[in-house]
Amino acid sequence: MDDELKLKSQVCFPVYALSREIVNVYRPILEEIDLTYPQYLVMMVLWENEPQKVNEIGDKLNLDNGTITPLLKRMAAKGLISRKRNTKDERVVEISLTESGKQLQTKAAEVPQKVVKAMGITPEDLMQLKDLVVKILNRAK
Amino acid sequence: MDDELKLKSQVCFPVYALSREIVNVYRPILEEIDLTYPQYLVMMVLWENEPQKVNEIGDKLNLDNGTITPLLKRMAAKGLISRKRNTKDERVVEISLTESGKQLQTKAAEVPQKVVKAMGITPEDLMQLKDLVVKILNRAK
DNA sequence: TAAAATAAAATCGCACACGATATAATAGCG
DNA sequence: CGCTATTATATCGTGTGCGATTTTATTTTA
Repeated sequence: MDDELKLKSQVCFPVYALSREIVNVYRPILEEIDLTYPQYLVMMVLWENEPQKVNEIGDKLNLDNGTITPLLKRMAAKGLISRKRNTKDERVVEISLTESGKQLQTKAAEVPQKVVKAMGITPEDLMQLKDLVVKILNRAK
Repeated sequence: MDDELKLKSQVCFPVYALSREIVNVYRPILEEIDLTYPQYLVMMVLWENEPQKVNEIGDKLNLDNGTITPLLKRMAAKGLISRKRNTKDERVVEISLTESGKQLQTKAAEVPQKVVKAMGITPEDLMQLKDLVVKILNRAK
């Protein structure tokens, strides 16, 4: 059989597997603060700067609006964020944090350390991985 | 704001983004042979060795049976694979390739080159990425 | 300025992904 | 030998992801 068609020789499969593994590591840790991984990413984007438009958030996370719209709606239903139409341009929806969403940041502060610990890998490997992945991501787009 | 809670300083987000980017690169290429990325992975597992039990396939792809069972059913509905209960042990379902599934391998032979080309990255970077990711994956589990 | 083009969100349909639970069959053990 | 534990799949519910289409609002252009 063509070696190229073997799972072991594929690069893409390990990346796909690692990505799911990462989400699985986050799951129990984020469950304690009632967030999923994509929801946590949205919160990080908003903790950094707010309000932001729906598409600004989607662009930062590389998420299509078929994904981001229902994601934000679930987060609004949980009371983490609020959605307001921009009065100047009625097409735009501005996403802000609620008081509850702001307060969650304190609890979330422990997440990164917990994740590194749960993954059981060295910060050096993590940094090397990040640099390489970012390099490839930039070239791939 | 705590630097650790910034998207840019997170390692996990680039991996998650790259994984989705990879699937997006595969999508149009696999569309030509009417496969999704997870379906393509299953085919690779079966082209290498056949028949295999449901869980053998799931273990190789790190997929839960809540994922793998419906995935295999969709593939059976497409006529790519067949599902037979093992007569010795009626709990086991053996997955085999149909004639159509076997023949697909020829068409799939071009997929790896097409993907490398579409991603626009060097084989060296790819290999380096793979080694690093595999190393981390092994430690993380 | 009215019609066409564009832009921002939302909606729809389908395919994962996974935890939790259910179901059925076999294995193991007293 | 029957009863319990285990094993292999299947099922269910929820939450992504994404392409395609739709809706509404704004901008451009003839």
